[in-house]
Amino acid sequence: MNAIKFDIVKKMSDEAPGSLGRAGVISTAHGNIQTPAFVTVGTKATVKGITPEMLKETGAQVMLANTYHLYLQPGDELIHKAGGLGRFSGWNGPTMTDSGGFQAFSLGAAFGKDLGKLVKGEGGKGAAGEMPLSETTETAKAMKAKAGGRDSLNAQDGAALKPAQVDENGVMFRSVIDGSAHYFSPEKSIAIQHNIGADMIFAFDECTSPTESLSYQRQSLDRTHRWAKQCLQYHHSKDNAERQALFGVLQGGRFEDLRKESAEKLAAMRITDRNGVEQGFDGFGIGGSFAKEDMSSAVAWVNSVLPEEKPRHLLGIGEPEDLFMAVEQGCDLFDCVLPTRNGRTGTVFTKYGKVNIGNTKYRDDLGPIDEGCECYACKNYSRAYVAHLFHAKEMLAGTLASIHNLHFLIKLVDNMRQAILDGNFAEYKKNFLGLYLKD
RNA sequence: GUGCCCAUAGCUUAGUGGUAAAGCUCCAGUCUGUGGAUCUGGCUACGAGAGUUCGAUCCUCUCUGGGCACC
Repeated sequence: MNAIKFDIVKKMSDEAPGSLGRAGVISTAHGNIQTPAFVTVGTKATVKGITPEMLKETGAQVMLANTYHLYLQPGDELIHKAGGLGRFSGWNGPTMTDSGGFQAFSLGAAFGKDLGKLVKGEGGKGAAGEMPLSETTETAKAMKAKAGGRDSLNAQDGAALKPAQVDENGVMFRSVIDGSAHYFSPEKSIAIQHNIGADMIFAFDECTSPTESLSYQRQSLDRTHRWAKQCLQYHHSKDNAERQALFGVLQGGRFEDLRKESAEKLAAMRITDRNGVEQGFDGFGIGGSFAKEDMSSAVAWVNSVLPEEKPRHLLGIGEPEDLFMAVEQGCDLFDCVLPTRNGRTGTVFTKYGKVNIGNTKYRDDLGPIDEGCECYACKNYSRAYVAHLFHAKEMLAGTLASIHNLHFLIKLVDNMRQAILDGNFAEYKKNFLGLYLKD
């Protein structure tokens, strides 16, 4: 008995031979998810600035929370006692948790550097060989700032101050809240995710930077695969496996052979559970930090290898052009902080591209944020009002912009699904991006 | 009324006989498994007039405005 069920209802290959895109339905104990679907991010068991009722109204189907953040605050035991993530947060639809693996990256290798989910500019170009992530004075400066302004920092003791350090058995995290040290092994991450109790959870992985050398990617990938098996084993040693689905997370950087190997190994990975039954992953997450131009090929490589009948989640991706690419390549789920992060800082999505709603030119614009949008914010408020809220630093500013952005991206992916069902995905993509990307 | 002090960007302040710097604000950009953060650019100023000087935001005088003290 599986924790979730995935049914494909239509494949793009019916119209476009060779295409990997598909529309489907994931069934969970807390409801169905029509895929492809945009998963909303509620890192600390809340989509920032949004109540569950508002979230529902944006069209959201799923909320994804974060293991590392909830473990630190308020603690997974409390969430377990409260009845799990859904009960605790008031979101009664399907839920997911990220494993904390990404924090090993963002608080570790990427900490204090200009590195994130995406690498800017040329990114990994020319990095296939060597592009050592040296400790620069800039790094030391950033760490000094985050470490509370200590003076006697140099490049050497900088490494020790990073809030996350990876070793063979797991990751040592330093709390971003009080600096205390915590160790996550794969089993620990799963145990915490069991307490949090989301419908779908992720294996503990190491997200690597595309600037890492081949030798490091090789070493890291082997480790991520080893951890994946430990996660699978531990997951199925508990009866949580009956109600929580476990997704394996692929890595491999920008190397085709590593990416494909990751897909093959995780797809084939099996353990024997307490009842002597063979068990594998219920779905797959595609992880990594990308140079923008590498993302598409990485997704194509792995989706041509992954089993068709399991859902695929492209972790952390959310720009419209990236969503089109990924849906077309057969991804079913996405999560991204973009709608709420941008929303909080005043950037809103429109059919003509992103705009900063606080800009002077919108101060007396009494039209909606995005003409024709059916979200709560657009139906009830003007650009001028939202711009005013941002200038006045009112809390409602971020809330309204977040509601709009969430609805925009959720609706966009919903429309992609409908286009797949209608057999006109290519046309929809062309029409949308024609407006959205034009300058 | 008399004496003293002060006047530099929207605000608070640096500074110099060779036309000016910073913080905040403002304007704009950035944001992809969270970061209400950060970072990157940009606009804007020597109160007015006269004098000394090759040259004055700086020195002198007058005026205007503000502050303090005394009567």
